[in-house]
Amino acid sequence: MGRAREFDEQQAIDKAMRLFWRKGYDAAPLPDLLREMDLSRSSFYNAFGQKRRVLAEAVRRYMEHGMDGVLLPLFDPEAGRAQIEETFRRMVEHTAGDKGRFGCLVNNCMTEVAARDSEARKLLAAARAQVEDGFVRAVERGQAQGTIARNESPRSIGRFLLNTFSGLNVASKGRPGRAVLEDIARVALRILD
Amino acid sequence: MGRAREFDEQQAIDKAMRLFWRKGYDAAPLPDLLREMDLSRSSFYNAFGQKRRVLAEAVRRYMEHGMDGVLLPLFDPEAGRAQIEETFRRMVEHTAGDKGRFGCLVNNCMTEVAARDSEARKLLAAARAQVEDGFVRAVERGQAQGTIARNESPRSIGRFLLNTFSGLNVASKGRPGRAVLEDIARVALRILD
DNA sequence: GATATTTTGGACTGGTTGGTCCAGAATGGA
DNA sequence: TCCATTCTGGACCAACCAGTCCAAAATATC
Repeated sequence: MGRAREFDEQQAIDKAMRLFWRKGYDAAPLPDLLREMDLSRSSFYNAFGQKRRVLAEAVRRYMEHGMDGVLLPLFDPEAGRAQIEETFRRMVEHTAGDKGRFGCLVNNCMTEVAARDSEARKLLAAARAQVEDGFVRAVERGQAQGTIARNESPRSIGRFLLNTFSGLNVASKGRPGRAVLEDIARVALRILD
Repeated sequence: MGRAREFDEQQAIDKAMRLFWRKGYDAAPLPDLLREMDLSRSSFYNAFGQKRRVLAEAVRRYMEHGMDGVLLPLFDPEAGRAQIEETFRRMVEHTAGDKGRFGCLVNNCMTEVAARDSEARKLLAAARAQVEDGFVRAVERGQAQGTIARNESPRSIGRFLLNTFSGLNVASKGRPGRAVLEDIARVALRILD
């Protein structure tokens, strides 16, 4: 009943996600967002209601895509030590490349909007928890397989690895060389030995 | 020669620093900034020229104060392993407390403005380098004294510790319990063993 | 006390912000 | 074919943005 939508909602969210990723939330004003999503103001507000909700959808989408593939090894149901290492390798690769200059959408937004928007904070904290839990499960498997040292709990190591991840994201903003990022990841991963 | 200034410039910068720290750069609009600094628009532009320059001055001030005292042990000329540990203890203390909810001004701004403002990026990268160098020197002393393991170069460990620092800053945005932050710091500091 | 110099308050600017509104176009179901 | 329903383009809004400008006030120097 009624006129059919002329755009694909998921596709529009995907484009919004990329813009927020590149520019941040405040630095992506509505006109830019509309141009990027190829939507009229009316269609935008008709479909999403407000800008904040698009960010929420964008974050959801971002996690679905496993942070542009970086986290895919980690979310492998069989993930262990090798997948943790591969995840960090991809993270460094991504961060050192052109797209990586923008860092991680979740960590960026956490810094930018979490302080003033408690709803966004919860959403972003949940996304981070998802990654942390991925690390924890991988550590559990690694410890069971004997490839990861048992002198720290999986949760402690998982927290620590997520923390290293976030740190790398901040570091990437200063445009360090790939060698620097590799060095940080290498030292951090020694916790697994 | 002419009328004397009615405000103290350093004091005004100090107030601006606290506002940027609490709210971020974009989220601290000029009217708020003027109210906080207790300055008229004219006095503000007469003294500083533009908003960006106040951020630069604020960052300088922030580093002078050693990140509200957190970094003071690290910048001790005799700093070694004990001072590194004390710095992290203070960082966790600060982050878990009320003021710490705002995180680190430098890391916050790095995430927010570095991507679009190359001048700010250099300034913030320099501030981070200052902290990294502090860690490096402390590690050098610790290794010389035999209190820090020698299987990694001081630079590698310094980079890693700064990275952990940045990660803790991001983590703090999600309002984790103190125990979580302590756990992350504890695991990270094992690199010194 | 006169004057040159600086600071100050506040009005003003052009541009941008997120969000609303409505008339008209399109389309599904009957 | 008609109508109810939905979507769309674009005008419109008040609020806000960083930054400019100028006349008036204040004060150091002479």
